Order: sequence, then structure tokens, then C-alpha cells
Amino acid sequence: MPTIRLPNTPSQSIKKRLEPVVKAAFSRQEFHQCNMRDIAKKAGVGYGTIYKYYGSKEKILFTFVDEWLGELAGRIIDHLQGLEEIKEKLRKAFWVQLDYYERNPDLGRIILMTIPLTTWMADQTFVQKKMTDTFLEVFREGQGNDSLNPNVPASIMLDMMLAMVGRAFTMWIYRGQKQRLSGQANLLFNLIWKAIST
Amino acid sequence: MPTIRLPNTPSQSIKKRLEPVVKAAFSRQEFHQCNMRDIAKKAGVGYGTIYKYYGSKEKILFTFVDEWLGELAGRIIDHLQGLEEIKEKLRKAFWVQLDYYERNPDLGRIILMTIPLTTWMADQTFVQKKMTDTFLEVFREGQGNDSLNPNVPASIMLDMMLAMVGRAFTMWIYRGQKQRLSGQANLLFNLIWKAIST
Amino acid sequence: MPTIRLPNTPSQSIKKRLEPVVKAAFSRQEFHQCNMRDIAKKAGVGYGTIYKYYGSKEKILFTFVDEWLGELAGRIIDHLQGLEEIKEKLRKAFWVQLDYYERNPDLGRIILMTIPLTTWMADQTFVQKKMTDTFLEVFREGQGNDSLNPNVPASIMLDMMLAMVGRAFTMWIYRGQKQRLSGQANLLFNLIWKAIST
Amino acid sequence: MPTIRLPNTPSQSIKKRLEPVVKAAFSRQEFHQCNMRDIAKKAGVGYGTIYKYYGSKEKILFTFVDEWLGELAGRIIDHLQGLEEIKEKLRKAFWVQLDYYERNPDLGRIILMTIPLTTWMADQTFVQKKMTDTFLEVFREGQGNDSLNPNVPASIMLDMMLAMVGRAFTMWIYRGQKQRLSGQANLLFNLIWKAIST
DNA sequence: CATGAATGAGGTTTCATTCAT
DNA sequence: GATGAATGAAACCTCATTCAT
Repeated sequence: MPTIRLPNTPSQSIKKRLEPVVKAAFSRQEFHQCNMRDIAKKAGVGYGTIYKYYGSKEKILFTFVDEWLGELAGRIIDHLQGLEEIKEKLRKAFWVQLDYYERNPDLGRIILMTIPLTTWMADQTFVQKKMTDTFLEVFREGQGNDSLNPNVPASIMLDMMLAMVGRAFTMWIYRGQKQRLSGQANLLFNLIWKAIST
Repeated sequence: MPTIRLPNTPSQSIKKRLEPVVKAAFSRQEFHQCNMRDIAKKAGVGYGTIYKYYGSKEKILFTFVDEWLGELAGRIIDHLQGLEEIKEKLRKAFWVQLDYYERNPDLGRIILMTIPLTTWMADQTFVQKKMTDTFLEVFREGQGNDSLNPNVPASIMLDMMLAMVGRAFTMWIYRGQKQRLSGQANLLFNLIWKAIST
Repeated sequence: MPTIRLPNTPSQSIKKRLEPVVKAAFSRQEFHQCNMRDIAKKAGVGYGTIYKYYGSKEKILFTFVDEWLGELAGRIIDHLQGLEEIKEKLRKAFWVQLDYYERNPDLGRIILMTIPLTTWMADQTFVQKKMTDTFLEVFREGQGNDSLNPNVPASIMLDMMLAMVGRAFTMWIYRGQKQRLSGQANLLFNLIWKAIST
Repeated sequence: MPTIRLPNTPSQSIKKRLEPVVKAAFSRQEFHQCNMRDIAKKAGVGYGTIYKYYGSKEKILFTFVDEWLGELAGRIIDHLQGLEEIKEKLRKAFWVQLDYYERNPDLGRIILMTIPLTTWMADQTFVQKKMTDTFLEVFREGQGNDSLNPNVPASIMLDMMLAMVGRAFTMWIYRGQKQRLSGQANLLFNLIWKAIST
């Protein structure tokens, strides 16, 4: 069964060649210091081809980021299966993120450190509906069964979780990745839990 | 009494003309969409003059960011005067930040949204010793008098505060600045306090 | 049959668009008053393209000068065909130069007046081997058959011819191009001939 | 008796400090590669002062060139004293020039090689009335007493002399100044004499 | 009067993006 | 469809020249 491809959608082959190059490039340098010439050359894809499918430097990055975050969301959903307790669900969700970024520091650098938020927020990929919805659902469930503070908007709980993931990763990088990032998961999560639980 | 000026340091007059233009430019657009010729022209400062004193586009931005953050740190320290309770000190410090960014959203955009962390972390101004030290001192004081959890490193408490400030501002912008940012100060601070207090 | 092009060599199309613009620009103004941005715009050639192929303002000028002088050399050689007498050969060669510059005063201005000798002598195109060799051969032939003074080095005869061409052109321009430059050919050549013949 | 100074005329002190610096600078490099900063700094004269008295980079050079050529003219006139024969007068005048440039190669480089003729010709200092008149007078004297060809305009005789001086100097530099420039005086002058004498 | 900080035009370089093949 | 040569905007850098002190 041949893969169905939307018009103006890159072939699997092109994506496969581009992804590692994009990941390496944007994780190592500033957004505006990564140049398309190197990316095109290293990926073995012509300029025109890239621009045809992605449209701009920004778009190529955001498109891959969207995929990577989709993968992370899937992983979180996967890990939540079979857990009953809200606290354990959230702890797991928090841990999965730290673990994912620890094992994919390139992605972490790109998503949490090199993308200028102003640009990204203007792009539709910023929303990350899948991940957002997953979290909000759990928060609301927790508020429904009285384990989470009903006076705190779920969106703020989400903000706190994501903010802590981002900050934890960033400082882990800044301080030289000496210890395991996921090793901080429990300490940090317990703080968050105290903040948002009843 | 003429102002003393270090060699290769811009005069007050130049700084004064440049500051509002730099602030406006970098808060409205992506870093690489701001162009130096326009900035020079709008500020009424010679092109060569800017490069003589600041050396690069990045440097001019970071130099001002450093000043702005220094001002914020000064403001925090100022507001802590006369407060006795750790909780009130931290609440005030948190509020001052939200209030400052609310009244200077341009600065907030630049500091928290347009400068990619990777670039900024490479710059020495990232450390912000004055602000960092102020906070750490309060945290340690709180741990000393048993009002703050002694098992949580002060650095992590700092991370949590700053992460929440950043996220709160970012989402405030994203959601259209409909309500007052400082209006969220108490709600958010109370969460943080629950997390870190004994 | 596609034209063969060396790597990093401009296409014929680019050269063709650039040549008249370069000729006009450098003949009308001082070297440092010609600006590359205007040249690129007037020629309809991208700014980056020029720098890719020519490397610098000096280089683009010298590259064309070299071609123009090559053309002049070719023309001289062409006109010598079929002439037997040394005197007639030299007279013709002298006349061809005055005639060429008279009909291409722009080239004359550039080659003989705007390029400072110091710069040009440092460039390899200064040698003009083709033209030099052509002349030296005729001089030596003349010395061999006793029509030219054997005690005068051929290089000095060459110097005299070229010096007179340059001076004649320069003063023709200075005095306002009132009469035909080639009209002076016989008068001037007869002087030279008296000087160098036996 | 204090020196009388015209308004907007540099003081002797300023001229004295500038002259050697200007000479060294313009003889070593291209006109547009000599920069005013170095000249001002090395001469110990402020920018403003230079511009007040000379007006532009071109003017400062041409002003000194005019003086130097005036000195050369004076020297020629001086050497002509007591000579009777036209041939000896011209031979001497030719020799004085080669000798002068040989002993002041910096001046030679500037006057004969680095000044772009186009600019210089637009400047009034180009005319060099004193030197021109001296030569023309001798040529006319020679034509009057039948030693010089009356059918050759004196201006053309002048052109030939000056052209040969220029070319001889230029090639002497180009070929590495191996032998004495004035050593060529007789050989070259004899050619010129053959050309213009009856 | 003299000075040098400031100005701004333009050379050079580096890309993101377009377009002819 | 795919390609990379060409484009042009803008950073960076170096002056000649002006002007406030």
C-alpha cells in the first residue's frame, strides 16, 4: 500500500534526510546562525525542494518541533495508561518529560531554548493541542475528585508544570548536565504537588 | 561637573537616544528583523557610533537588557525594605516583577520572549548576580528561621519563582493582555508559597 | 552546445550586463566615487553575484581592463597583417591605439587616467604580455634589418611609444577633444620614428 | 619680522609637521588607502585643523604636490643659468628631473604614479605654469634659432619630454630601481633630441 | 584657534529566498 | 519534481568629513 501523500507535502525520504540535520543544526546554534545552505547541503536536498515544502526557515523548524512534541505527547499518554491516582498520573507525566528531554537534549535545546517565543507563538504549531488537552483533562479530573485545588484554574496548573520542566532543563544544561535530569523529577514534582493539591 | 566616562563607553546622550528605539524595535520584531540602519536613523545616532561603542547587534541589545534587569533588581531590593516576614518579602518580590513587566511589556517581550535562551546564556549578563543574590539571601533566611522548607535547595526555589514569572508574562501576552498581569500575583504566589514553605 | 564555464567564472550574460555599466561608471568618476550598489543595480546583476565572481571593486575593474587591452592588442596584431615595412608597421600600431582610444574614450580615461599606476602595477594584468610581445618583436625585427637603432634597447622604444600614446590621449581629453586624436598620429609618429630609426 | 600669513593659510609649524607625513603616506599607498586618521595622528594635527586649511583629502595632497613641483621648477631654472646651447639646456632640464625624482622617489611615486590624473586635471594645480612656461620658452627659443623643428608645436615637444620622464621613472620603480635613474638621462635625451631637432 | 567625537556613505560579506532550467 | 545559480537585504567595518566644545 503506497503511502498517501498530501499535495505539497514532503516525501518520507526528504523528511528522513532533513530531520537529523535540522535537529543537529538548531540545537547547536542560534536560530539565526543556522544557515540554510549547510542544512540543504548536509541533508542532500536542494534549496528549492525545501522551500517548496516548508516555505521558510522558520516553518521547517516549527514543523519538526510540532512532530517532536507530538511524539512526546503520545509518550505521555502512553505512560498514563493504567494509572489511577491523579498524583501518580501527574508525577509520571512530569517525569516522562524530564526523561524525554534528558535522552534527547537536542530536542530540549531547540524546543526550550533556541526557539524565540515571539515567532513561535505566532505560529499555529505553538498550541500543542494534544499535549495541552491531555494535561487539562487530568487536572480537571483531579479537581473533580477533590485531590486538586478547585480554586486554581487548570490552565495555571499547566503553566506551572510546563514552566518547571522548561526551567529544570535549561538550568540542567546551563550547569553542565552533571547529574541526571530525571533524578530531579521527584523533588520538583513534590513541590508542584504541594502547590496545586488540596 | 562633567560626567566621568570610561573609554569606549557611549555618552549619556547617546544612550538616552538609543534606549527607547532599541526597546521599541526588539520588542516589536524578531531579533533578525530589526535592522541596525533603521535603529541608528530613528535614534539619531550615527551608524558608526553604534558599532564603535557596542560592537554588534547582539551586544547593543544585551547591554540594554542588562541595565533594565539591573533596574528591576534595584526596584525589588527597594521594595523589600522594612518588610519583616519572609512570606511578605517573597510575595512583594514576586509582585514587583509582574508589576514591572506589566508596566513595561516591551521589556518583558524582549527579556522573556525574543531573546533565545541559548544566546542569552552565553552572555555574561545572563547571570544577573544582583537579583539572584537578593533572592537567595531571602530564601536562606527563610530556611534559617524555619519558614521555608530546608530540604529544598534555594536555587530550586529561585528557579520556581523565575519560571512562574516568565510563564505568567508569556501567557499574558499570548492571551491578549486582557486582565492585569499583577492581578495574578497573589494567586500565583500562594501556589509557590505552598510549594516551598514548611 | 552549452558554453563551457570555469568554476567561479561569471556567465557571459552577467559579463555582458556588467561591462557597459562598469565602463560608464569608472570613466566618468574617480575610482572611489563609483559605488558598487549603483553598479549592481544599473547592470541588473545581484550584489552578491558580483562579489562572488569578482571579489572586490578593484578586481572587477581590472578584469574588464584586461579584456579591453586584450582586445586592443588583438586589433593591433590584426592591422599589422600584410605590412612589410617596419616603419609602416609601427606607424600603424601607433595609429591603431590613438584610433581605438578616440573611438572608446571611456576606455582611455579608465586605462590611462583613472587607474593610478601604483595600483595597477601591483596587478598581474598590468604586464599585458600579448601587446608587449607584439611590439618587442617588431622592434627587434627592425633592429635586425638595420632600420631601427640597434643601440637603443627595444624596451625603451616600447616605453616611448606607450608614453606618447598615454600623453597624447590625456592632453586630448584635457584640451577638450576639439580635434581628432588620430589626426595627431602622423605628426607624433614621425617624431618617434626620428628618435628610434637609424 | 614675523611671517605674514594669509587668512586660512596653515602656519609654518603645521605645514612642517604635515609634509613628511603626507609624503610618506601617499608614496607608500594608493590614494584611497591613505587614511586621514593616520595622517592627522602621525602629524600631530587635529582633523579640524587640517580641514580648515586644506578642505579635503585631495586638496591637501595637491597643495603639497604643487609645492614640490614648484621646487623642481625652481631647480630646473636654476640649472639652466649660464647655459647657452639649446641642446644643453634641454639635456640639463631633462637630467634635473630624473635626478630629482631619483633622489626623491617618494615624490616621484606620488606625482607620477599615485595621483589619479582625472582628479588632478580638475584641480588648478595641474597646470604647473612655472615649469610649463620655462620649457615652452626654451623650445620656442630653439625654434627661433633653427635648432628645433619649427613644424612641431612646442606643446608637443613638452609632452614628449614629460611623458618620457614619467615613463622612465615608472619603469625604474617597476623594475626594482636596480640602476641609477639619472644614468638613463643621456640615452633617453638623445632620442628626444633626434625627434625634435632639425 | 584647535580638537576629536560623531556622522553617514559605501565596501565587503553572509544569508534567506526566488526562479530559470 | 528537483536543483543551485542568482538576487538583494542587511550586518559589519572603514573612512572622509563635520561640528560642538
